[in-house]
Amino acid sequence: MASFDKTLIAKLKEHSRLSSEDMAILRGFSHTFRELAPNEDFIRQGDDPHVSAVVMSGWVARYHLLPNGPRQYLSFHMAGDWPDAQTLFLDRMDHAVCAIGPAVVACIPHKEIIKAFEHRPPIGFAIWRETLIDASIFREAISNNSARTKPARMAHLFCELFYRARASGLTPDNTLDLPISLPQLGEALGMAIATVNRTLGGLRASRTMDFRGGRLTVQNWDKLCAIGQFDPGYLHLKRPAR
Amino acid sequence: MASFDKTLIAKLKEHSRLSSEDMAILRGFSHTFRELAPNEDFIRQGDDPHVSAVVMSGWVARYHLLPNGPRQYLSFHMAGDWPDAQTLFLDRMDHAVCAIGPAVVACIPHKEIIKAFEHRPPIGFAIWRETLIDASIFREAISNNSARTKPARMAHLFCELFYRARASGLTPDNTLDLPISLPQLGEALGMAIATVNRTLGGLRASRTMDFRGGRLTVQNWDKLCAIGQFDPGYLHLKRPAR
DNA sequence: CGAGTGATTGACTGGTGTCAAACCCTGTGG
DNA sequence: CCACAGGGTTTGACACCAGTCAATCACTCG
Repeated sequence: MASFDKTLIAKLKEHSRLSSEDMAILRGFSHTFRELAPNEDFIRQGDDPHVSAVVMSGWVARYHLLPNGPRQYLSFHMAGDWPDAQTLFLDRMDHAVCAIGPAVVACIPHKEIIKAFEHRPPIGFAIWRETLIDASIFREAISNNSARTKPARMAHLFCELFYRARASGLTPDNTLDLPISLPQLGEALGMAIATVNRTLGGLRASRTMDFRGGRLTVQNWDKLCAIGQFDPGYLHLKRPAR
Repeated sequence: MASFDKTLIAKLKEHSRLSSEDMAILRGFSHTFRELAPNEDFIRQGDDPHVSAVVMSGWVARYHLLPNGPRQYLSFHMAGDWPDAQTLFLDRMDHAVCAIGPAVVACIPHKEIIKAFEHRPPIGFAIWRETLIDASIFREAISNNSARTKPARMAHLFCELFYRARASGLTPDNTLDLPISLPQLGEALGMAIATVNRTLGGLRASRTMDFRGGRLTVQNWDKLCAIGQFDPGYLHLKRPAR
């Protein structure tokens, strides 16, 4: 089982400075692991969790459950991400979190995190910053799904996920395992399945990327970024990937 | 000039508990006022601000500047809101903030806020919570602009703004001054101006609300919420409005 | 009085959602 | 061991929403 060093701590260090004492505290967080089956919900809308989960392996996604039944996927999270640091200070979950493919998360009690925060403010600042970057990613998603053409929208999402994975050292080459189905892609990007598939075909034809069988292959990064109008500034990472 | 008591502090108390000592510290924040002309930018994309602004009167909006020239409005903020608490721990602004109509903001130095935070963690938690609620509003905007029909989308935005204003005690009756132009509405909701106008006409015809000349009038709140699928849970307010 | 911006409406067209069918693959149970 | 069900993928046909373009009017400001 991966340790916090290679996930949580590595992730926080992408944007924040941590003293060795801070890292020792983070490393010492008590936690329990939880294995998730594909599509298994980890937190539901309306829950009031008292633990916070860090992704250890696999992918996890946030989503809104819409009144008519379908979902709106809001963001995707990989090893090291802390998708529900958001829940630290919010009582009722306004969204749900589920696994995309098989995943493992580590659950840390809220109390412990807040205690660490009071003892060592820089830890709080780092986690706070993590939640602010999440917010920035949400903002980008608003623009992506509202203002960009369908091909740009899709290209941008793949750019973001690949870039973030790359920055976290999760992929050494130009591929990325991403067990997202086409219906899920549609529910993330606000487009019908038919359109998802046709747009995907268009990107394939442009020879910039390929996505099939849950695996993304980037063939021409620069051109893909141009199509998706991708500028990684909004990810606020200290050391850019690549 | 309005004081922090009726804006910042009242707003934080909508979702967080503050001791009298906390409030005294907040009240004592040094600050300078800045008056903004309609459409005047307060912060630009790429800036690295060392002060944080609280809205004292009027409206302020966040937006992304898109490569082709147009904007994507991300959120709207009224008196008491703290739109760039987001900037406390992020170096480069990934979005801009401008005034919608004439507005007044109070600028507080970052250093002072962080010092207060180290001295009294509950103040930090309250402000952190404020930024988390912002994030929740962003999430809702993703769903709104991605998954809802055009009429629902527009109704939802008006529901949110009216509800938030109401919760802040900014309007005693069923009207709200909201100097947003139709082009701006379009750039917020991801729809063309022509569609904005036609959709607005449809809502008028439903006799649930009217919006003209920068003034919103709510005629049938329940029906408007139904059209917009509006559920205020995501605003995480302790005492609901109405 | 002109320039600029916003509001409003009409006409046209293309993108995209909806519907439908077929195919592939996997897991399950008779 | 095979039949079947279910989900994902792919493709086609079709209709309609909504974006684009254009024209007009109202209003404000210099």
